[in-house]
Amino acid sequence: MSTGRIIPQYRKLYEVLRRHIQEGVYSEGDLLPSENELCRLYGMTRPTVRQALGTLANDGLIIKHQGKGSIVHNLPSEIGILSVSGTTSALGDRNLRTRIVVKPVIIPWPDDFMFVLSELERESGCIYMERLRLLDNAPIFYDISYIANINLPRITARKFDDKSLFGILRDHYQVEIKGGEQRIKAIPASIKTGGFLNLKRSQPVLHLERKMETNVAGLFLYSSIYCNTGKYSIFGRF
Amino acid sequence: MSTGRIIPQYRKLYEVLRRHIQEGVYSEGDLLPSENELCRLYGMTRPTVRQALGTLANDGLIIKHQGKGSIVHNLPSEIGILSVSGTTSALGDRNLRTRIVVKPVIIPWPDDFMFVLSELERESGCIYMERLRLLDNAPIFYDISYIANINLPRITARKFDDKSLFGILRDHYQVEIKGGEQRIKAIPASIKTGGFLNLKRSQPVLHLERKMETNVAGLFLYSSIYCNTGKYSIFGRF
DNA sequence: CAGTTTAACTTGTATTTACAAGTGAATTAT
DNA sequence: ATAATTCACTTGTAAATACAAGTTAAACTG
Repeated sequence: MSTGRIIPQYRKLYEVLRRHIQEGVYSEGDLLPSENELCRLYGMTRPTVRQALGTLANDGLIIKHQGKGSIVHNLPSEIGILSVSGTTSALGDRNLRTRIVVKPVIIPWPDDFMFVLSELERESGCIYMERLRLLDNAPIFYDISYIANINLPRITARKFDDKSLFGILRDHYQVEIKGGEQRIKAIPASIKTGGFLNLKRSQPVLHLERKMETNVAGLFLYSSIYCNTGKYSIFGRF
Repeated sequence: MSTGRIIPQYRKLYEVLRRHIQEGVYSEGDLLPSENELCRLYGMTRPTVRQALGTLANDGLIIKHQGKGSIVHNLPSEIGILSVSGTTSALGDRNLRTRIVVKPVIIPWPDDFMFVLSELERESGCIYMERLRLLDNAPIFYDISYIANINLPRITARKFDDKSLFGILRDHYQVEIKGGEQRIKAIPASIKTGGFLNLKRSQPVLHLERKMETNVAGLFLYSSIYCNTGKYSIFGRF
């Protein structure tokens, strides 16, 4: 009954290269080792290496050029799965903080929930939490998360201090985000959201409603995110 | 010197299936023929078929399930490369109109352009146009486009009435969008944008700055898009 | 020396083969 | 009848191989 997860080779190489890129072993504009070199280095065949590189290219972490090689294209810092692109230059991961506004609690789902829920989800109840993400001590995201309470024992007891929700789900429950969909709107700040984001009433706020798919069938993560985009933009690839 | 484009097999299959899905040959929730069936039908081997299906899955047009098959997942209507998710139900492509505000003209690039330009782009000058997209006669997008004037003869002379810019680029110049990046913000409506979008001054507007990559090396399309998201949301997958 | 050709790289496409692993229905045993 | 098992099907991973096509720099030619 153990999950006994065996991780495919191409996935391992993907993780290694991804870490290398994000930790600066390769930096913006560098050429990655060629596919054949990677084959030798990691003892795989080219199709396997290509699968890893394809995934990286898909993430926008490299750009492949026929006849030339794979060029590293480092993306802006990410918060959760959101990328932020600053008007101010340096945006290391250093001055980034998370404040828990409402600790994880189990509640019934709201009646007018923003997405359609399955029977199983609705029965299972909902893990609810609110967080505030700060960059340079300025509040940027006010994030309300909803997760169906499916096979996540003791999650409400965990410390979320500065660890990301995604990190905990990955490390303790082997849940990984595979993708998702989102709706984006510009709305006026309400008293509540304006308060959290240091915005006057009716100033523009970016509102995201997202549904994230995971490797666990039937398990989705939902968030409603309010962003102060006065100083930073949301950055994305498509 | 002719382009002599030969289209790879996997690409052909991708186009066929994509068209079938979008034209409703397969509809939401249907199972696609299995990989082996597609091999037989189109005379390809499984890796080739898998490459086509992988691309479709990437576009979010199908969802693959190990042991089960590939399930069609039709996406909301698209305007340009933007998807719109309506609060009102039906959002066929019928009540969708484009109004040219400023016909394509060639101008020098703005000094404070939102993206970094290459030498070649800056030398080539810039094809500029402004369009307004209406849904149900309500203005939704106010779209300012910039394209480097590289190998696009006579483009300013073409009629853009209701044909999409992307359609013209594809059909007449073999330019295809491969991907891109964007920055998203919520800003208050200016007098100009508010005027186009039927919004009072300082009401929230969604602002997208996007750079789109094409199959032509060095050719990018840029747009600055202002959206009235009062009634519709921008929809996207990630 | 300038221009061209060649050669040695790179990634792109494609075939063939094999087995692993998830799904669901038919079959079998209880 | 019901539960468990088997089986036929699906997609996932992986290897070995081949040639096409784009890029770059070295070598060659005039």
